[in-house]
Amino acid sequence: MVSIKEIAKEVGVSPATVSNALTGKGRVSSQMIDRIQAVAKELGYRPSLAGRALQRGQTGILGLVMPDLTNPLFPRIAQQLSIAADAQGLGILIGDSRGNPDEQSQALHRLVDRGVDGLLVVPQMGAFPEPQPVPTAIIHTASDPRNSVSGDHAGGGSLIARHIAGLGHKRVVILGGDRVSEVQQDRIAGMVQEFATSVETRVLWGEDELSDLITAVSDGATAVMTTSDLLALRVLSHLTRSGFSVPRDVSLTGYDDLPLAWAMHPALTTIAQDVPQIATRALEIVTSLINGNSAPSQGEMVPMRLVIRQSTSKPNPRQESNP
Amino acid sequence: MVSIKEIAKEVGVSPATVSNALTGKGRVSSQMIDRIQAVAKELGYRPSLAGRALQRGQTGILGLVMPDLTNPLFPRIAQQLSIAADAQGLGILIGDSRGNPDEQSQALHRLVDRGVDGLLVVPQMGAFPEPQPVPTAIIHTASDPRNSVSGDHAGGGSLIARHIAGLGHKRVVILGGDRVSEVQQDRIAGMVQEFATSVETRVLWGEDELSDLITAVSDGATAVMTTSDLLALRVLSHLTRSGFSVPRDVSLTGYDDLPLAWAMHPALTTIAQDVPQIATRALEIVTSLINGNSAPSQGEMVPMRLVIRQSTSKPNPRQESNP
DNA sequence: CTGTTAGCGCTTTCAG
DNA sequence: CTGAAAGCGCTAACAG
Repeated sequence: MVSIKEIAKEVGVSPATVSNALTGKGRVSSQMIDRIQAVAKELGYRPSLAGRALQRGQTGILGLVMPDLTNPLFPRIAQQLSIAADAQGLGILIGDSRGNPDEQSQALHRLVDRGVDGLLVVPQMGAFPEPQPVPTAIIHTASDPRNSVSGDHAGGGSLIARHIAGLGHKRVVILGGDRVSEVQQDRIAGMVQEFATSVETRVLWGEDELSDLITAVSDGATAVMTTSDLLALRVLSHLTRSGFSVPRDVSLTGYDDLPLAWAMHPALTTIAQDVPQIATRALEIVTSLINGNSAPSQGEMVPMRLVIRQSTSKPNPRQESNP
Repeated sequence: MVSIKEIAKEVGVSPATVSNALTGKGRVSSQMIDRIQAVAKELGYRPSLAGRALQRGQTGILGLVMPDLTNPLFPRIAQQLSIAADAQGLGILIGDSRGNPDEQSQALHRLVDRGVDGLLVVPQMGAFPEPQPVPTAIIHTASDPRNSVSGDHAGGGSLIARHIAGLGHKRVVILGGDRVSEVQQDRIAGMVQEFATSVETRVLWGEDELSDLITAVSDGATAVMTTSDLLALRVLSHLTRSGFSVPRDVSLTGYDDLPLAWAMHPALTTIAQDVPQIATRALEIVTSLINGNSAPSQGEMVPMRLVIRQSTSKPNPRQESNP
């Protein structure tokens, strides 16, 4: 490993001057800078982040903690974050809370112990992370006041509900995956609120109530809305098995816009999060905090986008299948 | 930040002794160790990884580079790796090659510059990473001799082909996603080899040839095999649209065992990789290399597992739909 | 404009 | 068994 010292010796100046020349802190004649840079390149000098970290007390590393790395959004967030981060010379260290609050705080601790300069965390369902000694951005849901930035889950719910209402549906069933998830609650709240009294809605939760959902459709509901694309795919299976055709007999919507949404048939009408935007803002928040500025815009909400595909259409009149 | 020095002062010994006591390098009386540990805990001492890294020349951080963090396997690999890694006190820094060879080598460089002790890389399609100055484990495909550990893609192909052959299918169409992918080539090679001459096979590639696939099915193929679950979902869409029922008219298989495989209808027969095993082995290889030992078992192959669900069945005799 | 000195927190000889 | 000293690579403070 070629160090700043060797360059100094080679050029015949002091290490400090080399440092100054290389980091552009001024105070060095431009011809000296040139010479130093030349030698540095020639020797293949790479600054030691470890040395710098020790001196500056900053590692240039951010920690990313997600509830479950298996989360369908993780890849997209991680990708955007990693791109945005290394544009600023920052690295991303991953931590997995493994679907459990204890592990979440352990993951947080491990990262802090490693000396991360900041934290980006998508909280575990129902387990808000305790405050950490480094700047932290929380990516959660707008209804949580401690949130730093999030997609507008409720707004997305309204958006897609408006689409369904606009098609003329009067009876809809909403299926959530897990009651504990605030994100899903918000999505559903947005839908319900949008429908208000103009549309009759029934909310069901989880795999267990899938059969109730079929019953509800048999009883005349013309649209099924879910809180995730995967759930929608499940529903589609059951619907098909029970002889209902989508969207002819019943319209179906998802949420998230995963790759499977366009791969399935009929392609799924769903809501897309602007993940890059969310990731970028989260990063801006921590970096700003790290630089001692206050966070720009706490609790910011990034709008969702409605993606209309083939799984939704106007309701068709249907004869009752129950007496 | 409480340092080793403060503990030393508090206890009335030298920093060196504290270090020895805390890192268990022996050479310290056990009662002294107890006292030091007590004080350390009381003061809330956390060792500075930066200081240690500088001194030891090791950061305790591994770099993980994937071709595209959006890759469906990324979450599972990242998760397993992160769990296995921090069991050993190692951290995982992510790098994204963004689907392009140039970015791949840049990502590698960035991580090396950051001082990672080792690298885990899933190579970009058609772009094998140049050798790096730190121990590296390549997670690729067994047919590549530079590979360190991989799922047995060809073996998985054989496995699922055997299942199809066993059901009695005589004419099958195989659909790959991207010709450039060696992984997909291997999967298909495994299938083709297993069928040998006993089953008539036709290999198609990409979204463009989906219509040919339908034609082939119309012409009498009774099974469609794909190199990924997502592709299988696509195929299912087209098949259904063209009036074919799965598995009645035609059997369908995927590869990867993504969540969507069981969510779709009919649930997909597919091949599951033992991702934890692969991740663990990859980690063992780099850590072993880091510790100066040679890699245990280069080029290891982790067996795949056949997951039989409802998308495959015996072929049904069918009348030709073409004259 | 440049150099010297000092020290970030830790470990590792080498003496005591 | 314990301590003193040196140094990992870098930068900030203060001379010159």
